[in-house]
Amino acid sequence: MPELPEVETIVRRFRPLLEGRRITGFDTRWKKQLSPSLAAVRAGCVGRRIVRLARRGKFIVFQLDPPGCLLVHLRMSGRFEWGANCECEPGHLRAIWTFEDSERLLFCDPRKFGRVIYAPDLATATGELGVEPLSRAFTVAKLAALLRRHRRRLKPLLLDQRVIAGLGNIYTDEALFRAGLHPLTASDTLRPPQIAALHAAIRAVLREAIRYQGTTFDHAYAGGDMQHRLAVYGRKGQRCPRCGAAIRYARVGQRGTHFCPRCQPIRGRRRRLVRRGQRQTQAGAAR
DNA sequence: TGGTATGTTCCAAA
DNA sequence: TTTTGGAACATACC
Repeated sequence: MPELPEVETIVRRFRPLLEGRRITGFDTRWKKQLSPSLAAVRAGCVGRRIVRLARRGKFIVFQLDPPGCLLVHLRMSGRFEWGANCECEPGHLRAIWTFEDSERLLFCDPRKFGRVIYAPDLATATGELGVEPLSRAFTVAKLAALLRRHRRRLKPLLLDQRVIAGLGNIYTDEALFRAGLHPLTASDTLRPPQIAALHAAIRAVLREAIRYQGTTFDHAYAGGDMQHRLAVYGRKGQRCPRCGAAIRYARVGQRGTHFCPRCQPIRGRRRRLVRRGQRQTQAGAAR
């Protein structure tokens, strides 16, 4: 469910509750979510104090003392709750942390896609992750280099967490709309003004979404207001707020993709990539 | 019943 | 080697 802005909002909400607290117990109802093992997670967090709650990409990061690192990924349906009882179905409760003052942190996750990971340090756990899009390291030049390094369609490239960490399906569609770029555009064909526009669009949409505390969808994530400010995501068939054309919906890399056919025209080498994609789809259907 | 879903990872094919 | 599609993970909702 959550992308960078939602995870950032959750981290800010839980930071005052968690920082400084010492973990006295950890229990799970779903061992498969734990990495590398229940024993490792329990040994890694019980008895340690949370010195800092942070975010890296879509991971919630508990920095511990004595030094260690606990990472939680909410994936599609995970959420945190604070207190004795969870608001979710009791059967959806997957993990419980208890603290020295008997307070509890609950991890609810109906679809069981979420993950709880222990690692000795952050670098070990997140070494594969790409650049933080709101960090100083994410410059126009950096984005230009990332786009040139591959010859991929923009949408799957932006969703790849090894390239940029934190973008998901909603904000990728919104950033491409703001930049006026078609999702199928080949990444190595963008010209400098388009790269600058994409860079600005990514940062602007993420900052705005954080300001509005993310996008409320269903039970998975509540409290955000960004859903009222989305231009294309989830608006198939509705009018583009910029030009009035009907918003289109297509599958790109197995993900539902929303775009304005007039504001996001196809240019460059996309034709070749589109044809290649169609051939592969036909081959898959024949199999 | 079937299609879809804010995410990631594996495999096979091109 | 790089890129892509499909399936898988497991559940809820329309």
